[in-house]
Amino acid sequence: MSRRVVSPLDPPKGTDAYERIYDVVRAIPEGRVATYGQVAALAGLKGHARQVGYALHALDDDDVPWQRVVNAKGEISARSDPGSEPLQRVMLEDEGVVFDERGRISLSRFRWDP
DNA sequence: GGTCTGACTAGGT
DNA sequence: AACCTAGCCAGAC
Repeated sequence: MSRRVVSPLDPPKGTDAYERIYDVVRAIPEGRVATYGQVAALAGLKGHARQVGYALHALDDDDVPWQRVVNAKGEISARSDPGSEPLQRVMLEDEGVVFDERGRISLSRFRWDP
């Protein structure tokens, strides 16, 4: 698994937690989204939603559809690198995900229900 | 070890 | 529905 190393959000290289997170994200179908908390729970890391965010931040792997992970409000979370926010939106729209006028996704319509 | 930070969340106002 | 707060946890220094 390739990663980009970005302090202070470096992945814990000695654990497999991030690999489990990536596995879950890879399972999200095209055109659907999941929340950080949902991914954490499915990865066996219930309550570690922030870890999911860090894992995705550290990610540098085209295999992982990171754009399908959004926050509990159905919006794209702000991050240290603001450039990827509009990119995420475009990628999701290309998959058929619809944003409302406030830039939010209807989780009742697009949330992945595994 | 204490402190600070961050792609988070749930609950109260 | 928007805003605020406390709780959360692993890493870096």
